[in-house]
Amino acid sequence: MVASLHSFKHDIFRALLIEARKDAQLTQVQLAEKLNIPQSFVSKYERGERRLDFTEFIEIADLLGIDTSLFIANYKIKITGYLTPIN
Amino acid sequence: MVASLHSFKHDIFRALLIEARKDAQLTQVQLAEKLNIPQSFVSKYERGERRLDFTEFIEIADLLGIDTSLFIANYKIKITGYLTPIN
DNA sequence: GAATGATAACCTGTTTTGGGATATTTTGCA
DNA sequence: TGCAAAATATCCCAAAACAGGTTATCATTC
Repeated sequence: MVASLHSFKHDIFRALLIEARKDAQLTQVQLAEKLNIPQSFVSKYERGERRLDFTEFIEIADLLGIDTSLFIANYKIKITGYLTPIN
Repeated sequence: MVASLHSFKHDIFRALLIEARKDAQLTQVQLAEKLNIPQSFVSKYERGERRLDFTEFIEIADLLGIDTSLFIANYKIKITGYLTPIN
């Protein structure tokens, strides 16, 4: 493990985040304002220049109206090709 | 936002992770072996010396048999005092 | 109370980050 | 089509976080 910034998994993760922001009809600037962070921060994590830890992800997910269960299910499907059992 | 390593949120997050590892009956060494990382890595993230990004969390959660939906629900409850609507 | 097991702390060179400023790209409309 | 405005990416670099093997400390058991 030890996530390398530019792994396949991160690519999937970032794509899902970008999609979620667009679904929420927010620009990076608008999202940044809601989060009280600079726009470059949003740009960075969307491009994989900076990682998001768990707590940050939850915070952003809430603001974007992301259903985390669904989000994670989609993430796992895209990662593995199928839905991982249990979780 | 911008998660400070030793925030209240991280404290909750780490406590849940430690609890999950113990529920899974694994020592840090055993978990580390499964993840192919040093024990000090596990120790670090459990003590908040190192953050876990989203992809790492999912990987660990899978190994620990964590139900991520439940985990996140618990996290949110402990963070806010109540369950956040939608997500 | 010694051995074993489990976790924390150390050390230090390397990598990541923060965020304001600036550049580049994209969009949309006259 | 041409351009202004909007949106996003890139720069910069000091400061902070990380990696991971090694060692120390704490806990458990007999």
